[in-house]
Amino acid sequence: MAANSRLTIAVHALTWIALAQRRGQEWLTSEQVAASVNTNAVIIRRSLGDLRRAGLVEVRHGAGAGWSMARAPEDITLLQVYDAVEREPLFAMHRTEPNLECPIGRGIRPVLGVVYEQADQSLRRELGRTSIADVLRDCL
Amino acid sequence: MAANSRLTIAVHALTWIALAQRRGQEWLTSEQVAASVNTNAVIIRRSLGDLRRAGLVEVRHGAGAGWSMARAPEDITLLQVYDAVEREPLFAMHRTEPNLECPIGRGIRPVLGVVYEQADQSLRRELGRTSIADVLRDCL
DNA sequence: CTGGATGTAACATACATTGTTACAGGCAAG
DNA sequence: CTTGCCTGTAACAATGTATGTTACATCCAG
Repeated sequence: MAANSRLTIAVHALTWIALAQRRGQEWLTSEQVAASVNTNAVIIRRSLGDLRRAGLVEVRHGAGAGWSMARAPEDITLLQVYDAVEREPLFAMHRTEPNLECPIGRGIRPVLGVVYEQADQSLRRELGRTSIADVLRDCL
Repeated sequence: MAANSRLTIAVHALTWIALAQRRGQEWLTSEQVAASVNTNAVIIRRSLGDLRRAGLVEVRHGAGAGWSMARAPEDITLLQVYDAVEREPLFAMHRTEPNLECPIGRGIRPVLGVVYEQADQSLRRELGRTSIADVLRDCL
């Protein structure tokens, strides 16, 4: 797969906002977050936009604008972040429909669907075990 | 992620070869496999080539050439297939090094590395539970 | 030898990811 | 109610990956 870094970017941004807030800085701009992640501010706005739609962060407009946690870092798991930023499934099926004349071509998609579903759930269970607060603690 | 279908294609090919052998056809050409998967024969040769390097199938050249299982379908798990065909990790780190002046920028990569490793292992455990024989049985 | 099939290079196409610039729109502060 | 800063998003470029396709050298059972 062309592994992407969305989860990494989003978790980094969240953890940095959590640390800043603990230090008394309530609102961070996308520029400030981008400086820590070392990327373009638009990338951060896109990522935090996903997190906002998932209810994990809040945004404030106008002068003194910026981003803030919508929940305590203890109450945000990497699974929630994953769901917020990731669209594609882990494994894709055939791009073209397999040959339905063949028993395997007919049967394989539902069979693999079940296996992929179990694999996905076990991955998600694992991501659900770690919170942003855990990441922040281990970073320091 | 740009989810790819390599695991799907490889499992389909293997399962089809396993069924053909059960029906008495020892060697299958890439054309014959491609006909069931409904793709180009070169795609199949590339996929089966990966499986051959992993010791899961055998190839025969010359006249009457083709592919055959190197082990019983019961002894090939989807995890082995996954390892044979998949190169990229599940989650990528930052493409550019994060800002090391920032505590999060310094600490986040090893922390995420551990989390991603656990997620990967739990995914692999799940894939290890299903064999090609299981897939074949459920296809019929 | 010969014919059929593999192994692989080379190339085309489509699409995802990331980065970049530009700009309309929102809003707190004065 | 204007000003200035920042968000939200479109548009585009650059790069990389996945898949498909053609072509051809190589291999080997018969």
